Amino acid sequence: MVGRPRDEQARSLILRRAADIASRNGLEGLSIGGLSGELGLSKSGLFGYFGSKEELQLATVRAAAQIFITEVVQPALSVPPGLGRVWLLCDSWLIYSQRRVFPGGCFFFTVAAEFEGRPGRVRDAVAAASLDWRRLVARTIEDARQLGQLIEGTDADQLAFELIAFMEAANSVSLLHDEAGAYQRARAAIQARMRPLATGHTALSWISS
Amino acid sequence: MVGRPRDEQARSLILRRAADIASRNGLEGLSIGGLSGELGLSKSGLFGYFGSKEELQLATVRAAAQIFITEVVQPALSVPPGLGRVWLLCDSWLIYSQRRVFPGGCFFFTVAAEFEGRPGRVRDAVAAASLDWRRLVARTIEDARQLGQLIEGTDADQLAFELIAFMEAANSVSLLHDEAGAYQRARAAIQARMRPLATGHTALSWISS
DNA sequence: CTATTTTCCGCACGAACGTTCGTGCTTGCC
DNA sequence: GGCAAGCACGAACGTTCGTGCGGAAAATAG
Repeated sequence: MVGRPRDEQARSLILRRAADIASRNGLEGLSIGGLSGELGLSKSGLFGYFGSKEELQLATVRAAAQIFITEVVQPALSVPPGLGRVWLLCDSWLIYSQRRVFPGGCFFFTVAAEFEGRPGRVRDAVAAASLDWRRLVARTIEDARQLGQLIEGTDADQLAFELIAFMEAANSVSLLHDEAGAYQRARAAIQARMRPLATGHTALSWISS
Repeated sequence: MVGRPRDEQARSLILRRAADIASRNGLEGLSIGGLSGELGLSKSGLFGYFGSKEELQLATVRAAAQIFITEVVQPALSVPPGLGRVWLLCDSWLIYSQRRVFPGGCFFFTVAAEFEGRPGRVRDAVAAASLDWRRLVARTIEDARQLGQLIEGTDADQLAFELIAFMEAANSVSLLHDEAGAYQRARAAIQARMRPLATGHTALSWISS
């Protein structure tokens, strides 16, 4: 009845490598022949895992999202809601970018810039992931506000927009001019932006080392 | 001695269209066959203008830089140095992005993200253009400071980093989620960032309509 | 006018692309 | 042990990529 099962471990390895390549060359620059060559398996063998290039691209986006969650989101969830979590979310992102978890910097920054101009399912997946991230940051800020750790008038969406802007700028500058100081710039910008919004009794405690 | 002259007007038209395509699909997504087809001339005819794809890419970057200067830099130079010029520089950039002077948003944002991961002459050209822009913004801020319109401790490079971060984030968000409000977000962020730095007698005058 | 020079086109090349096909080989079921 | 299911492979498909070549059209020089 049933023949050989698909090697799920190999599939993970393929997608990990695919995400690495895409973070450098984009999801269009990712080629089935090149990827299979690097991994030492046949072109059609790898192709069989996905059935089409578009499906490979979509699977790569999902795999990268998983890594992103592990690397950025989960560390931040290890501390209680509030300003501390907001800061840790930003700092985890900067560390994730700076450590080059993907060799081309943040995977989603690269592919978002690549697909923002065209239509299609891949673009939709990337846009959805990006929106999830923006909402998570905004929600985390809003939680801190409702806990009384941010002054009342704080606009969570606006603040999220600005913090993400700093992070992505650091990613971009550090890659393009390999200027590691960009990450310190971003950290300074984030702290300077948040400091005047913090209510008195939390003013000194939310920043970790 | 001399035969038929190269049609310089055609060359400009080619590069204008090339920049449009590259702003959407990147400089690698730009293909000689596709470009020549759209313009109604032969592949080898277009090829003859540049001699190689890399040269076409470099020429496209130069042409896009010229458009960027006309569209963003020159409007800002029409007002005297100071905070007014800093603001106009930012606002011109946002208008340039928002008006879709290039259909894929800011040309340099797209190609910078595309090439930040790899080596080569095109990457160097893009990085140089990006650096020129960052230096121009920082320099314009520094001029305002030396004119006494910004408080003494202002770090021009840091401020330039932050303002550019806001602009690029607006470009990216508006394209990916076609959310036009991103530009208002950026304007609000820029003004909020600069307001506390302005010295008293210039506090109300630097923002135009 | 002819002669010369350079552009521009049609055509073809080799390489790489995504994709399909047919063939063994590995696996689980009877 | 034999059978059938299905994965991985090599080879080839048609298309598109960037790039070279030869000849026709065109514009200047004499």
